[in-house]
Amino acid sequence: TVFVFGKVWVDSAKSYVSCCVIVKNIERTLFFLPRDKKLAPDGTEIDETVGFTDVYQEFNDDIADRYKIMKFSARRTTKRYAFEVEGIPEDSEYLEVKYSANCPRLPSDMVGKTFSHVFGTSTSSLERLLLQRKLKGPGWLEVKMPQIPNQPMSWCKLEAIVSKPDHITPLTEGNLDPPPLVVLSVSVRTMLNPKTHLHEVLAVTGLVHQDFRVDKVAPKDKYFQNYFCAVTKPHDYMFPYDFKNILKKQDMNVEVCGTERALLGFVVARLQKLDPDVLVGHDISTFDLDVLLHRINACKIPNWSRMGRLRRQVMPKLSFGSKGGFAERTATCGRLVCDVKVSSQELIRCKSYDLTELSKVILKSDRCSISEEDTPEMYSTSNALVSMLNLTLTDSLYTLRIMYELNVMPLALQITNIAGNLMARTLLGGRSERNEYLLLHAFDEKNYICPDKSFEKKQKPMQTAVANEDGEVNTTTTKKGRKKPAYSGGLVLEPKKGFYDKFILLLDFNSLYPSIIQEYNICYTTVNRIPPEDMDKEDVESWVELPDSDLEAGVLPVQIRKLVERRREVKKLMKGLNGDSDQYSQYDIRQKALKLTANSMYGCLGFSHSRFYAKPLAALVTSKGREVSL
DNA sequence: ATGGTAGGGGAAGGAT
DNA sequence: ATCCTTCCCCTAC
Repeated sequence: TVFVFGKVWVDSAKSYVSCCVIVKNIERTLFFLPRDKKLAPDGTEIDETVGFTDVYQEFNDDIADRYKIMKFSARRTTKRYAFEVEGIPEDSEYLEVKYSANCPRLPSDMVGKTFSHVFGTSTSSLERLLLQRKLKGPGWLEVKMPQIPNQPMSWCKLEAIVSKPDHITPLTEGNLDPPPLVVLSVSVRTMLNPKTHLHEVLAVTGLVHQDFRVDKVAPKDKYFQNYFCAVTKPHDYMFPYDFKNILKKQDMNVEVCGTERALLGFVVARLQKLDPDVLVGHDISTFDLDVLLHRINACKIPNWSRMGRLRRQVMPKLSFGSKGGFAERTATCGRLVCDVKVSSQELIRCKSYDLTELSKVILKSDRCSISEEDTPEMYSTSNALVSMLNLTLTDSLYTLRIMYELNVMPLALQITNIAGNLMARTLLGGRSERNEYLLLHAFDEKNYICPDKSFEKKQKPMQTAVANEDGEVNTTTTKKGRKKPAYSGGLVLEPKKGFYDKFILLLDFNSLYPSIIQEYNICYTTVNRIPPEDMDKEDVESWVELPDSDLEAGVLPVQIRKLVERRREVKKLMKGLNGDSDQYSQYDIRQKALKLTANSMYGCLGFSHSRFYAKPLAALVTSKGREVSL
């Protein structure tokens, strides 16, 4: 089951409301590669050829029973393969088996008497849905035969169940505008409890934009329509005696809460009422949401799952320590979390990514910050406390304006539509997953079996290992942090020292690595990545070779060409448009997204944790890069 | 869980 | 005191 969140126009309400489509019956899909010859129980080959009925029978008689798969369907199919598992033919027939995702998954390394490999065991329902229905990021969907659930599973205003994935289809025709979004900019003020060493919540502020448009230029003045501000006090403190009077006098709309629990309850109620599509904050993804969730848990706030859009009773196990864990991320499912710290790190270069520095660089505004240690002092006078709340609100405003200024949402939307991943994940940063989905879509479309996601356990280096005499333990990393290079990179020429007072000619390649991938047709499907005998597999540079020049264009070069061509088209459309118009800014963002995507393809080839890791391809690209630079 | 390598330069620390 | 290596941080592409 996959929950798809979105918005839908409701005529009676004359507005867009949140909706959730629950997609049922997304089946597991496995591909069994038949052996040439059957295997005896002792593992030796028997001189008996394998037919498809044999593979079917082994699944039916043996595997289905063992893994409690009561019902399945099977058929013969042809698939291509071009990845790192050795001994798989480029083209082959497979037995495709489909069964309910409610039944257990098979082990990924399973082999049988009649088959040598099985692919697709670890593929998630989400991935199958996105690939099968060719869903590429946010867009309008046609939902056929929606049914109303007996009991709601989400907090959305509208909810529907579809009984199979085929009932949802992305709409490609008609350029319908994206819906306006409800954006909530949140900032949280905390203090460290000296006894428990845990952060506790003292104040939360939020600014709300009710109809933020991802397809228009960012708001230049009307940044938000509504706000809230809630404050409580540390356990052993009092509010200043005239606090409420001062608030009334200054006409500030502040919810004064006696306890942290009341404050958190207020925040959850606000989320329920506003039902924001986007939560924006600074460091919100690794700090604010973590603290809120831990405190909501500690204070046993009812309806905690209002943080997100999925109804849930028990809170998942929260991780302790500094890292934001899995559970923390799922709590906001159905809403997009936009962390302007994360986005800034991707989009601009900066000395520091503090809110203070970002406000200075991006907004040319001086931010006043209050450290966590100084926060309790603010409860000594009403003026101090009021100014603390004003500064918290100002932080919310700066955060929101930074998001507008950097066009974070429109850019993330474009990138997601290009790569075909999840927008919530685009916003979290990390290029690898975007690239992974672009390639998944591309290879799936060409009838390739894609590499399975491996869930390798963390291999601790085990420094106790009996190292050789010369101590050459094959560690890939230096003691802390950075990795040793896995292959050689670009060429750097020695500068010719001296003072040049005539002319200096600057030559620049137009995206060197993407161009090389295109020109030399470097792809999984074209480059032989199995080393000749008695060659070291790791010493990639000694044996990788270019593909024959008459070979058909590979999937990777074709994808890069498409990105480059689309970018050229968009740039053409921009000519003659008014630079301030919505259309121009949209095109400009789109052209940036296409460039970013093309330029990040090479990096992911050499990224060892990537699902599409291919060191020989990366090494070949850099080696050609060195060659053309000479 | 969260693209790549090349290379300058400084701090730290060991060996001579 | 003077090398030399290693680690770390930063930047360039």
